[in-house]
Amino acid sequence: MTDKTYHHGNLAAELLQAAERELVLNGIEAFSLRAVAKRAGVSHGAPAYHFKSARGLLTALAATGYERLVEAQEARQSDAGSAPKEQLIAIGLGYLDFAEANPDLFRLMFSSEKPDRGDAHFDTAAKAAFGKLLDGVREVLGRDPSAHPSAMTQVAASWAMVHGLADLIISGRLDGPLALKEISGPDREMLLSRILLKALA
Amino acid sequence: MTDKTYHHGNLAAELLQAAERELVLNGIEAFSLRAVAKRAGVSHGAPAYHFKSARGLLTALAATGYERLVEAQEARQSDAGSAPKEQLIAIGLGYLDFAEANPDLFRLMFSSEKPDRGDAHFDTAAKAAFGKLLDGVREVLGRDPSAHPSAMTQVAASWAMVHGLADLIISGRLDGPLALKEISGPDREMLLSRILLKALA
DNA sequence: GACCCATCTAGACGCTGTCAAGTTGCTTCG
DNA sequence: CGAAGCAACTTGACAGCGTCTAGATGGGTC
Repeated sequence: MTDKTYHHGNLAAELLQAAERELVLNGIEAFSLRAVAKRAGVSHGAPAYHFKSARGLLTALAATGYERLVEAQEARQSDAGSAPKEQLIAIGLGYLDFAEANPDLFRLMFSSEKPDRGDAHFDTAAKAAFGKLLDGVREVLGRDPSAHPSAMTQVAASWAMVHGLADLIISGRLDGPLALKEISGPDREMLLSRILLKALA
Repeated sequence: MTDKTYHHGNLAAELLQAAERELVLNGIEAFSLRAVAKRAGVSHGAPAYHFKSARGLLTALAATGYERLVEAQEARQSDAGSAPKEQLIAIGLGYLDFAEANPDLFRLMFSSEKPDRGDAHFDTAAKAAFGKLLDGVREVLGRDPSAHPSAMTQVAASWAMVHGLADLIISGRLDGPLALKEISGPDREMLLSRILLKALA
């Protein structure tokens, strides 16, 4: 891959890939645009041509994150039963899967001010991810949250629970209380599902 | 105040104050140690003497954050009824109060890798804040979460809910769905309490 | 075969955090 | 009472950062 046509190439895609690798290695706070350029084998000024600034690159990266978040959720959904509540739990577990697999990207998407939330790509991708949760709650309640405030309150509660759980897990704050690192497989799934269920009901 | 004894002074405290002001004005990602020094009226190298690095200063600031978090919770508790469940809700609402009043500090404390979590002051302050939640759940369940895994699961669920709600609120992500900015006073309190109650039960 | 323009390079700018060395002036002790 | 010592701060240097501007490069098109 990376068949260097020397001058032209798919540099934009390679830069995104390099940026994510840097994010994983150095964390979001030590992220450096010049390090990304070096990793991609181009000059330090090259990224500015495709993404106009560091902010632009991180915005694009975050946008792809939302798309992959939805993919993680759909993977869980296809493994789950068809009952609405099972599907909603699957959406929540997919959210957790994504956060645990990509903690820094997750932070970039949700807890950073570096991405430009006004960016069109970012916005549509983020809205699509939110829509996934909306659909899940609608199927459970049998009402469209967009039209029923009480159902929307349920969406907020579900989101808060799954999001808070994800954030606490990736920051290691439940390692002590729950010893979450020492359990795995079905036990772990059961524990997380049980917590999620308290709010997704 | 700031009675400059010219040479000696309470620079450490003033730097913390200046740092928080900078945090509020510029956000955590544009935080600059030199700007803090300038705001405090000292040279750019001065902070290093009291806090050995930028990380050290932010760690100290975050530690005071946890202490103020507990104060916000206790303020809510003294305004609430004495029933265990009311007290637990108050602890949650205090958590939200603090996050909304100090969003950047909240982010620094919970969603940043800049503070050194191994620092003694930070650790004890953070543990004290966690203890507040622990106490609240113990009173509701009548069992010590430290000794009963199922009660600790309840602590995790409560924390996840209130933390996730706080994070979504300060990032403005519930503004659209809940129109949270357009309601206030008792209506708002009721709505938030109702969401919290789904998990603190 | 020459031009054009998307793509990338190279250098300069002011900013950043950190470090080492020097200065200041209170305090304490001979 | 004066000198010495030391905590508290200043100053300057350094490498690395993001961004901007000007220039080089070379494939595609007429």
